[in-house]
Amino acid sequence: MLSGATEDYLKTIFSLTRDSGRAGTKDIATKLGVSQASVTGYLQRLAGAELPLIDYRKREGAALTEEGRRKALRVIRNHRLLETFLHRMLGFSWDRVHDEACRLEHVISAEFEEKLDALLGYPTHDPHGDPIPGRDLDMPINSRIALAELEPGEEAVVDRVSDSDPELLSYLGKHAILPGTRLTVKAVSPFDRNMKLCVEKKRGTIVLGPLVTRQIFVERNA
Amino acid sequence: MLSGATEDYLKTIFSLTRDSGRAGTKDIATKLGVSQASVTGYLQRLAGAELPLIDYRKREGAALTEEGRRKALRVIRNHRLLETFLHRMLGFSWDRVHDEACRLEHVISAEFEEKLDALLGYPTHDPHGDPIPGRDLDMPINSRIALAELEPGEEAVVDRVSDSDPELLSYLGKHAILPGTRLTVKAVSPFDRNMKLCVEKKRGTIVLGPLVTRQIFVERNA
DNA sequence: CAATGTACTTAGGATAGACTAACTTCGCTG
DNA sequence: CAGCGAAGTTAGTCTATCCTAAGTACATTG
Ligand SMILES: [Mn+2]
Ligand SMILES: [Mn+2]
Ligand SMILES: [Mn+2]
Ligand SMILES: [Mn+2]
Repeated sequence: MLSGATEDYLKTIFSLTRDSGRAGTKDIATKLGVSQASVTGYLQRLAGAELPLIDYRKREGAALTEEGRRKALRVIRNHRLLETFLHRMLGFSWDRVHDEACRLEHVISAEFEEKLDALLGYPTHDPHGDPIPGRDLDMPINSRIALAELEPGEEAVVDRVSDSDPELLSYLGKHAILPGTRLTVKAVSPFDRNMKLCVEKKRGTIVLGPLVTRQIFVERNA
Repeated sequence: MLSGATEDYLKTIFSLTRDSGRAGTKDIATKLGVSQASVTGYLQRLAGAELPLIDYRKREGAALTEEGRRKALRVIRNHRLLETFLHRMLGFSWDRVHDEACRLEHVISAEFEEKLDALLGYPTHDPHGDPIPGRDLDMPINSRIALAELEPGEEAVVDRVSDSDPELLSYLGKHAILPGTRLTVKAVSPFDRNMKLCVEKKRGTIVLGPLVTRQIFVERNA
């Protein structure tokens, strides 16, 4: 069995290799909150195992092997199922589910995973709008269009929100900006890129800076 | 924060000190599945901490301090709430809940504990009939009367069943012997102490040996 | 009361995972 | 092209938790 530490490394490498093909030591260290030296050591060990979970090249960072990818997706599936459970059944607010799920994801059995999936009605997305890999571990692509990219006049529906910052989630939750929320871009100020938005249902407007609008991903038009 | 290992030591010492006042190295080692040497070392460390969780005396074993007792009860509460959840909401059979709960119990937050308690409707007993310590951590006494102690002709209701052996639980489950089941002792054979029982509802009889009847605890008469 | 067996402890060591301090690489810039 | 800084690596440690092998203590018993 994999340790919790290994599973968190795999998850992190998975998410960092979505964009760039490889995950760098520094970025992994930052995401996991450990030192760069620790990461170097850990990557070397993971790559040197019998059935390696990652492909590591000195000074070029790490990528997942096929086996590593499967393991990563399993953990991500657990994580998102758990987040969904915590939010929907236990009533955790969406900014409190991440840490709890990040601990639980390493200790639940396959039986737990299956039964939870069934209890929740086979959900396809977690509370932040991220897709939940299916039992076969394939995962739909989610939106890569940041709200920040839209022009004045465009309409969009929130697809997902970055779940890494609880403060941000809490803030957005208060303003009813969550997956499914319809938005209209009223104006974008030059230089600072502040965006004035009309939020449907809330029937109000809000101004968000680029640090925020880059963390919100949308489907255009819809 | 306490490690999972420490929490399992505390739980084990708690249960072993119910009968005898102190828990011996050997018994702890057996229950936890580690070597005696490991236990000695661990106890020494626990007892030598700033705020010690146990009182350890060379060659006399360990007992919990007041602080250790509180910590142990918290873990036991988590364990039993989780078992109840696994059984009632996820549909785990009662012989599969223990191991899962023993891993989960160390990673759930106080918030999770509270919300789970509420979701379950503040249950007082786990699927095996063991009492769940309340939020204030006091725990009702449970039955100490083993079915094996009853005489022919006596009637009783099952209060709880030892949850340590999944095989036993599975067997008893198949024969509808679980908390709440009413039993009548039809006969006890001499020498081997086999017990012929009438199981209510099942409307049938079953013969159980002493290895089994010593693991079932009952309320007389009821 | 000496022999013995069981419970217990000590000594020495392994492994996982993390840290700091001190290099090394290497692309970029002046 | 020399030098700088960021990213990465190495070396040396540390703690938690476990192990095996080799003793020690003590109650029991012949
Ligand atoms: Mn995690
Ligand atoms: Mn999420
Ligand atoms: Mn446990
Ligand atoms: Mn139980």
